[in-house]
Amino acid sequence: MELTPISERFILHWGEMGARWGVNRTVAQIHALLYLAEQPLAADEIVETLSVARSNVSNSLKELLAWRLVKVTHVLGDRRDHFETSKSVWELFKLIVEGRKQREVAPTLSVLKECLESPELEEESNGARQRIQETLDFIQILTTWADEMLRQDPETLMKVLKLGAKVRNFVRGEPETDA
Amino acid sequence: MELTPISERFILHWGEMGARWGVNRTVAQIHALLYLAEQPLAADEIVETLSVARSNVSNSLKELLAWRLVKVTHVLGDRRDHFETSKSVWELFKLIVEGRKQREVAPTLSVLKECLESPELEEESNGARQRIQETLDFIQILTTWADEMLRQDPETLMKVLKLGAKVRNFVRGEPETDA
DNA sequence: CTGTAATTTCAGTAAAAACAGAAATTACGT
DNA sequence: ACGTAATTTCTGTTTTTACTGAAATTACAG
Repeated sequence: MELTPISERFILHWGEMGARWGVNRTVAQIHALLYLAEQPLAADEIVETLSVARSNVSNSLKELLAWRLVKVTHVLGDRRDHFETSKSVWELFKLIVEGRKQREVAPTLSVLKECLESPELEEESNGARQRIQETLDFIQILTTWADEMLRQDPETLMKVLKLGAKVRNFVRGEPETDA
Repeated sequence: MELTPISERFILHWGEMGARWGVNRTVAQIHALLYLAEQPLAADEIVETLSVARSNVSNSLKELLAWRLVKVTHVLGDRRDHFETSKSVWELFKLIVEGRKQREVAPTLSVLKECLESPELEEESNGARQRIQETLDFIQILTTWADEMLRQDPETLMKVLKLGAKVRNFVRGEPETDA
């Protein structure tokens, strides 16, 4: 499988971006490849296309499966596993947010709650105590809101985003404008 | 400067989280420390408290300054620079999103646009072309919306988030409920 | 059941990032 | 202008993460 120039560009950039957000580069590259691919790909095809070791592909796919970003499928007459990802950015975005919530946000909430419940909290200044509390409140509000939003189907979500300006005016009690 | 148990817990966890989101661990720790601190701190105090090299603190502070998360202040009778961060989570969140937008999202938009304008796009399948386009659209909508939201002051923002459910109903044309 | 294809696990290697400590520079007080 | 405090820059080391290739395991066809 030879990559076209644009696909290569896309995949390489996606890998870079993944790295900056704490995602392994090849994991991100493989996901980008599957996203652009027209058919599900076998692990060996990924190896060939991206020039990485078979074991690397195996582990990366395992990670993508854990994130539920990738699914295993089968092709008639081919014994090998094939892998595919959703072609909907919205769907993918949801899955990523959901994963991050479970892996990173949830533990943070636990830690903050433990901090605030600990008897050792007495030793902290009022200011520090308040800021820990506010951090907890903030994250909770944000995740509750994210849950709400991501429960929606893509079309609704799209509308919500596009209506950003109107929402602002609505909340502030100002007349709606289209500026 | 000796850390209290809770502060230490908070700072260490913040460092871990930073790492998972692509932020250097000590950078995140220093920011957490300044966030909890009651007064601006000098670099040497940070060195002592976190047990890291002076040069490490210097570079980390430079990075935090670049993100505009930290400001330099001065204390009467002390020649050294002192550093402080906003005590408002909302404010901090804004700054982080803004920074990410400039550093990561903007370059991605450039790449995607270049891909879609390139003559080599002809070589791509229709499906791939469409998905690149949809990716661009998605990121653009999301950032436009984020710009809108983050322009608001904290109170307004808070209300918007808390009204998530109502917004949904509003958009879908359903009667408002408090469920 | 036997042989082969497919996949995973594991151990070692390579690459990258983080960090410390010394040296150099800058800023400041006298 | 000189000396010292403060900060930054630079170089080498350590640590961590990513990755490869071989070995082991599993799944499957005949």
